Amino acid sequence: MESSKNVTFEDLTKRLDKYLDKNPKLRKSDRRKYILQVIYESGKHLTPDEIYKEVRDKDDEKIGISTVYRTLSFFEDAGLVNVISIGQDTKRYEINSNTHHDHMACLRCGKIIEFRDDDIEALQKEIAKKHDFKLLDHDLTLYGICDKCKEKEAEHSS
Amino acid sequence: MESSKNVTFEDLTKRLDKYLDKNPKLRKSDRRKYILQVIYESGKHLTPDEIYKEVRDKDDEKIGISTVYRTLSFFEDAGLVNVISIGQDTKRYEINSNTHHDHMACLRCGKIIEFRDDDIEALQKEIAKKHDFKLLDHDLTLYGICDKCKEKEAEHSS
DNA sequence: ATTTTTGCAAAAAATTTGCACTGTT
DNA sequence: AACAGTGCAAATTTTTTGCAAAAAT
Repeated sequence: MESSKNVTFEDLTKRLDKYLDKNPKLRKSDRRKYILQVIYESGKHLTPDEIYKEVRDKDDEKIGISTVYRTLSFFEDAGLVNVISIGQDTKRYEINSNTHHDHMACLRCGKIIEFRDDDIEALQKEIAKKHDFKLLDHDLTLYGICDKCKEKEAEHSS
Repeated sequence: MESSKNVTFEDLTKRLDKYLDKNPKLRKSDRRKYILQVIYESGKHLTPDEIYKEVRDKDDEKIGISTVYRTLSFFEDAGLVNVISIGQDTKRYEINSNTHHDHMACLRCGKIIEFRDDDIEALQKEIAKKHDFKLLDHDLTLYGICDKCKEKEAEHSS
């Protein structure tokens, strides 16, 4: 339930269509649909390589890794996905649900928990204002140890 | 004045020495001193490649790019530097001054402005607590357009 | 029919590794 | 002398690009 499907796939498709309407040269393709679906259905934050393997294996579709990269930047331009870089890890992509959230990353098990806090958002706006900086976006990740892993560590140190 | 030398090089050297004392197998080498100095004196956020070229060109020292990578992870372990990944850019390294700060990145000119806000820090702790998450670290980057670039854009649209 | 999108292979970047040699302890 | 640290070249991994074929308009 924390798996963050705060958009339906139909919504996403609509957003994609709208973007394509605004950019008549761009086309809707199967690959683009598949890739969007894979990211959507995983409900997680995937690396380009993970997405590639998912598409290649799941449906027995032919696909090239370059298509994944190209499609991901396409989706970024379209505002359908967000990039996140958690620590030293490779870049990962998630569905941009337009309901902004930040991340909490467990350094033990790698779990990524999403959260949102309006007070923090408000403070950021204030800070930007103070610096005369036009705030367009932001990225906040908390690093630490999640409840489960904390428990485990407590057990072992008994 | 925003160029963030909130540590002296002597402090850094002391911290390095302390770390080496605690880890008797590790050694202090010229390369490590040079690299630390380069990052320190730049006062900026450098990529491994930038650091490599700096060391190679400035002093006419021989150095391999692999040494830079190895030294950077060494420094990370020692807590002397921090990694930051701004948007799509490659990873960059900065001196860990222990005076924590967050970043504001201008999407036009690439300038990185540092700031710090205790209220935000406090809120993060609260959130972590709410999720029963042991907060160890965090990363906050604001993306937008800096004052200078804003001015420029205003001029052009007259 | 035209032009975008794709897969493939090859290229370019970014990072890591093996190994003989150098430098530190 | 022992062994950690280094440069170099080669290997991996990650990302980008050129191009002919396939798919979408």
